[in-house]
Amino acid sequence: MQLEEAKANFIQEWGTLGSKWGINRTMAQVHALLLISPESLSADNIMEELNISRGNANMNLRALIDWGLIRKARKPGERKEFFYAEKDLWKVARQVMKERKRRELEPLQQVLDELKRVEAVEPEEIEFKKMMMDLSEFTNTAEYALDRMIQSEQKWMFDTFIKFLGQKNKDN
Amino acid sequence: MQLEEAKANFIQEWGTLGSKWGINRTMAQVHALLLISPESLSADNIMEELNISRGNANMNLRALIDWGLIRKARKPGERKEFFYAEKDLWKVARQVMKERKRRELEPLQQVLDELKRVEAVEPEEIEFKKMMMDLSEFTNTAEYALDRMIQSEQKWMFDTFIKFLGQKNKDN
DNA sequence: ATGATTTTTCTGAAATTTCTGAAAGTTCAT
DNA sequence: ATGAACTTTCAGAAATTTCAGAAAAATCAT
Repeated sequence: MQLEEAKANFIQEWGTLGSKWGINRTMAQVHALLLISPESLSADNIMEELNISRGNANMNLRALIDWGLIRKARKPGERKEFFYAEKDLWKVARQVMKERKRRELEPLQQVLDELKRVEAVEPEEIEFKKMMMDLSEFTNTAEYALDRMIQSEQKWMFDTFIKFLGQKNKDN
Repeated sequence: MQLEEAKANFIQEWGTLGSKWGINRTMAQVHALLLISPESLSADNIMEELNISRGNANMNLRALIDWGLIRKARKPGERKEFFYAEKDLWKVARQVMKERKRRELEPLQQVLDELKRVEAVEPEEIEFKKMMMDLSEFTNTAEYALDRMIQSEQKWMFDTFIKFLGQKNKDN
């Protein structure tokens, strides 16, 4: 397979994957393109490579910066802005966890804290309240686990986690 | 807050969260409704509660069954089918991991295995190949970790994981 | 301060996804 | 075998998301 074909395939695949995770397809494609570029790219480069408009490119570059997945750079002598992606995938993973936690988990927890205050007398009320409390416990544990993963600096995080579970599961 | 209001809020919130994760909003709402119902519900119940059409209800119920998140039940004497959700949230989480792994991670790995075979001489080719190999390593580790989590039967999974990380991180 | 260059915003259009409702299909008691 | 009860399918409609392109704003060299 030639490089150009391989690049196109990867960009397409990453875009598809993104959309399955609620991420705008173009945003994921821009990210893919920057992940595989040795040099940082300008908005014009990206527009050309992906055949998208200036407005679209700008919007998605902005969103990627907002997610902390890419950064702006200036090239000496150039007036344009250039963009490059964080390429350490463990950092990328941690950054995504961090953002999703902030944007989704924390607001959910607030809502659950409200909802679990419902008065519970009827079976339906009791069931509802119990589920809210279970969810609350679940999200709290998940939050704590995420915090640990986000803080951890090493890629061995998962490796050791796996080894650990391997041992513990013998007790079952 | 009254139960009816609380239920509506929860269903709405779960739907919104779902759509941020690439899950059809109505599908998430049907799931939410079943999560908080002490009794199993018929398609008609669900249509009425959520104000959706029969076709829509049917489609999303099937999808939820397909994801392994709800099941059919028959009530004695009744001809209709009834539906109920798995309510153990740790089981739900594991089931979602299992399905996303199968549907998304495994296909990605296949693609990466192809792409990392690209010939690498030019800097751009070398960068590309390196990223494909990094991604491949990353997804393999993730797959292994997921398998462990999916197999694990206990909710203490995360708790102990956390404790473990807490210790290890002191070495940094 | 000026104007050339680049970035950002915004609106209507296009594309995609989701939904409805009716028709077709299935199941089951008789 | 029939038909009532229920489920599934599907084509067109509706809703939502994404996008292009032009206009506005910002930036920078002079």
